[in-house]
Amino acid sequence: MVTLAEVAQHAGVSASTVSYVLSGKRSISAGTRQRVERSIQELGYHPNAGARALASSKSNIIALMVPLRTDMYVPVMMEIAIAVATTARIHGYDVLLLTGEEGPDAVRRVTGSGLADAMILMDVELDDERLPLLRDTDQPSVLIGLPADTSGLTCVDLDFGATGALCVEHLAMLGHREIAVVGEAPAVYERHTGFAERTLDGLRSRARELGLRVLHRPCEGGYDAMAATLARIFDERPGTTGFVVQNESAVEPLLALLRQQGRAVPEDVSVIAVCPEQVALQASVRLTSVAIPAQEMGRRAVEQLVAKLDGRETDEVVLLAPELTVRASTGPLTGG
Amino acid sequence: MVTLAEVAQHAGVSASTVSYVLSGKRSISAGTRQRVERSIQELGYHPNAGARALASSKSNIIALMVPLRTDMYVPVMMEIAIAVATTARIHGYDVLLLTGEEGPDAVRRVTGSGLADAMILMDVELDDERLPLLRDTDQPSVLIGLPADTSGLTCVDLDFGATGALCVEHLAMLGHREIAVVGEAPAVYERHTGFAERTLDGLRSRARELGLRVLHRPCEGGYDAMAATLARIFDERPGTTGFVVQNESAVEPLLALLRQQGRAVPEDVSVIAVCPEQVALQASVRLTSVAIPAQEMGRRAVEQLVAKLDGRETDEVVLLAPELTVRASTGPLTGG
DNA sequence: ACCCGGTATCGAAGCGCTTCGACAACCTAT
DNA sequence: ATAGGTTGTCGAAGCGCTTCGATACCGGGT
Repeated sequence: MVTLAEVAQHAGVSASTVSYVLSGKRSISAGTRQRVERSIQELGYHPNAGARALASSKSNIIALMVPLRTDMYVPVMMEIAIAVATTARIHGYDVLLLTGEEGPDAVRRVTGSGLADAMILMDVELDDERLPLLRDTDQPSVLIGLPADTSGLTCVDLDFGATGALCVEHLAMLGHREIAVVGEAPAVYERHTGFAERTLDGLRSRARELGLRVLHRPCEGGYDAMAATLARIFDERPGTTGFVVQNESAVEPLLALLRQQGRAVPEDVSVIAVCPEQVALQASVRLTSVAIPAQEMGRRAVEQLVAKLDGRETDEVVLLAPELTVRASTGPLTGG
Repeated sequence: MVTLAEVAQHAGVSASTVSYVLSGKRSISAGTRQRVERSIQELGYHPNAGARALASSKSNIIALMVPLRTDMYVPVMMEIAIAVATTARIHGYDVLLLTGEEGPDAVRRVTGSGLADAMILMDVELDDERLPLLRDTDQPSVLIGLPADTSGLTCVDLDFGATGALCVEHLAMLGHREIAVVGEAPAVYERHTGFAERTLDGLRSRARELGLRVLHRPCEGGYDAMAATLARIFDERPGTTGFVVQNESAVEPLLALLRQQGRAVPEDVSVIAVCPEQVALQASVRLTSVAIPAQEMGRRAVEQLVAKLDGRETDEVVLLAPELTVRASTGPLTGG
């Protein structure tokens, strides 16, 4: 294992000079710099992370807490995680992967031990028990998701309220008057993760303004659950012609069931999904959808965090504007 | 930030004593131990990770390299990653998340800087360019996946050869004679990730022994791609009655297409999927499947790695035995 | 010739921890 | 009573780096 001192000796300079070449914190003459850089190359030197962290009180590591549950939106989570890792590398940070399992203790452990310089939390609940700790510590953090009280926190999320509104507007424009919302599993609502409720609220209030009727039904993923949910929906509101689906694993079953019941998409009923692009593109009908910009969310979260670490000012809440892409699953209500 | 020295002073002992209480590497009297532990509690002490790493040359971090591509088996990857993180914590390690993006450089960086004590690589290609580096360094590593040459490496994977054989045996037993294999996207084969080929090899050789005909077609995920693939299959082998699908995102489209063509599952054709349990359970037909034991793979990888770090002997290759679960998508060939 | 402000480099201290050798204090076994 | 072995604790060195003066050198103004 090559050390700074060895590089210094090889280049015929002092250790501190090598350090300054590396960090650029003091000016170094071109000649010296080149000699040092050549020595680094030749010896294959890599700074020791532990020593660096100890001396500088900076680990250059960002902790990412992902939910332990793998029951929902897994591809989204993964995409966010990968975007976080990739963006962090660009800014010179590595990413430590923590699972939600440890809960608040993980926050204490990481802040206490100086393992990471900052953290990103995913799957934030409305009244998350980790939030007081974050407010207390001076370690920067960014949430992906929106808790009830954002004061003193920095959050990045899709504007789910606007997402809901957007869906309902599109359907209204096409002439639909009765909308069914196929939501996430009941557990998601009980957990108060926020995004599901926010979508619903945005959707409902816009629907009220536009005079549409909305029926919301949570739904576990899968074919059987969707079948039961769909039956209940048509039972209660036979006139339903528009569907908004916010549950990846209910999308394909819904399409299959509608087909089976002889309801054509989009001639008889329209379907909008709130899901990643890939799901919308791979479904048996190319879906009109509002994309969940997972990559963008991960990227923005890191950028906010790096800004904080650099002492720059950051926004309190970054809400990404939803975009609706019209594809083959929605169309005008023809006749009656 | 509380330090060891402060704890020592508070407890009225020397710093080294506190260190030994923490590590248990020397005997400490019960009284002293309790006093120190109380001080640690009261002051809320957490050892500084950097200092510890520097002094002990151990970071207690495991690096996990996940593929950058999010085009395949994402839930499997995520589940593995989470299992790795969870299991690592149990053994006192944290997990550093690296993306495949940096490639071999990441290996150099991590081993060189002492950022991590060991690494786990996912998505290993048959002739992966990172392997020479791993063989060269004395840093322990475990691969999830199976390269062409495993000498000097430790690998954990599902026994995909046996998986293929198992599928064909089940279909043969039910009386099927013509089998179609719907494989991964062509890109996966071109990349030589191994598992796809191994499944196919196992399947083919068992089919030969049992006298079945096999037709293999790679398939991009999604409805349209599956439709094209299916058309080609029935065109070439109209007598096909058994399907083996090794591509999550082709499963549901296949079922929908068969239904649409009036072929009943399992009365007319049988379908076996190689996929995570959840996919098999949520499909529109409950699928007979061979599960991909993602959690088990992550867990075993960490356990192998920890064994290595502890200086214990490890297996070179851990192949998990596949298990076929019979559900509603396969049945005996009725009549002809 | 002299002082001045830059610029380039060095030396030393110190970050918080682990670990080794030393050393008391005690307990047997002679 | 004394040598020899345990057991529990301490002090100091050192891990590899950053960073803060200090120093030496240079050219320009007077």
